[in-house]
Amino acid sequence: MTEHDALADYDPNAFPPAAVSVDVALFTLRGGRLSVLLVRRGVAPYEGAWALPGGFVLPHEDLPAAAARELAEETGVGRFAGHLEQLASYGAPDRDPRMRVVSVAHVAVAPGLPPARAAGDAADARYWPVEDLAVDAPDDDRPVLAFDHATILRDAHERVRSKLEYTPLAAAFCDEPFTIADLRRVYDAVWGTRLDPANFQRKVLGTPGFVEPTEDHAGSGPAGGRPARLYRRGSATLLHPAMLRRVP
Amino acid sequence: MTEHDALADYDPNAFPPAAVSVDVALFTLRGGRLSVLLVRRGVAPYEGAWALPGGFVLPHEDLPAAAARELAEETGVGRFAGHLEQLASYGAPDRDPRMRVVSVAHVAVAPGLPPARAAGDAADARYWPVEDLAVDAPDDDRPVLAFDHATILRDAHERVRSKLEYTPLAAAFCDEPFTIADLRRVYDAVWGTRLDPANFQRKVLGTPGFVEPTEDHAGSGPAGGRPARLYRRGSATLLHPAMLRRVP
DNA sequence: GCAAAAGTGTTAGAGGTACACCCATGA
DNA sequence: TCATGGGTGTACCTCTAACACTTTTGC
Repeated sequence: MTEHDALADYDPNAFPPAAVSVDVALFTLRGGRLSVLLVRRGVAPYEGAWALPGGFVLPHEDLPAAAARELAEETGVGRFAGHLEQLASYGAPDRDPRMRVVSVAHVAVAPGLPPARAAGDAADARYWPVEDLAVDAPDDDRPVLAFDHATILRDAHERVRSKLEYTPLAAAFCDEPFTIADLRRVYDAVWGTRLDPANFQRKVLGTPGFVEPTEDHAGSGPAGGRPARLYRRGSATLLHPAMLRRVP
Repeated sequence: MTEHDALADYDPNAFPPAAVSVDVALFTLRGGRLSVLLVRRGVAPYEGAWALPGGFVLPHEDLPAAAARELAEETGVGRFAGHLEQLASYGAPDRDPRMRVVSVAHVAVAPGLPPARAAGDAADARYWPVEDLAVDAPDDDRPVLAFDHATILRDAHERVRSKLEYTPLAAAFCDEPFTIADLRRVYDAVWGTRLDPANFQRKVLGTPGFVEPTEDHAGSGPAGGRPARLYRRGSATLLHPAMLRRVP
């Protein structure tokens, strides 16, 4: 039986009720740490738990449009301008205790954003450092995540980690223009590494289309130092050669 | 607003009707060519067009279970035993002319299978070489694909191409036990390459967990030749180092 | 013996790591 | 002039492509 043949004798009122939603894991760098936007639920179920921002897909709305709309609502920005891509769909029959909900999860990346503000039924909204959410985080204040959002967040985190290797995604964390060191701090934050600045510099500049140089230089930091050249995002969508992550 | 808050005041009878389906791109090697299973539609819309096998997700069914069930129905096998993974979801509002359908597409890979048989409302079912389906295929007999299945198939093809690089997916195309040359023919068919047998041999055997040797040897081919050692799939899920595809 | 396919050896080059070293700025 | 961070030079290592060559079979 093909996907749509069953529709031929389908009675809309008898169709198993399923809802389609989008959830978004929005990553950014705050204070040098990889962080993700979460909202605290104000209603049951999982009242008081933290969740990825998301919501139902409107009748005539495309999936990426729904994700961008939810993000814009949550971040208070007029239009979400960062990187947005689909991650995967989560459809375990019991993932929502009330009804069948299939969620199309997305990953978003943006440079430093204004503090999140709670909206709608959310009791609170804030950025959480992802390492404070990991299962091995020692903090007893570690938030409880609603539904299967811990799974989604883990998958989203892994997607970002691996996409830094072979795409210029790291640049989506940086406001333009940015320095090579800004870019390196993204890799260090996401991978938990301390990449060699010298080799990193050569690798980035030796990868065509990763960054485009400008004529400007950044001011040197509070402790002095040579001013760094400023760059913009390049046109490449894939990195050749890749920024290989060390296998420990 | 979070994903589920809208449910608090949700009236099931008023909810925008959306259906969730699964579609599966099942790849296999037939006659040395990468091929995909398609079924010909026997009912409107797109009657007579070819489509990926698929169908609606049942009320208490997980997404991978739905995909495996559809595959088993289409291939006539009791239980689908090959590789199966989620690809992405496709939810453009107008992708189905009758109602809102969000399809969770999957990619499947299996060794040589029995000829497909039409079932349910399908008028026909067969394996198509993927190069005969490409947009630049010169053949006027190139089948018309229903819905957005040409897009799904293109994405699925690209997924398989890239997963050969860093996972042992190629072994899922081979009946066990298999030779290194069998594995190489998978790469050549999927990538359209002519990999060097000598270097390929070393790379596969030098990648821990890709294949496990057996004590047996295959009979030599019709034109003679030294009998090749036989192998089984290894335990690795990721290849280190990867089988790098040449960038032309 | 000859063709064919499996499998090994060898060399040259590309790309990565580590680390020494120079450059430009603030205090 | 010292500390700091940006940026370059260089030696060494690993991995790979290319291809010559050996091994083992069928005819």
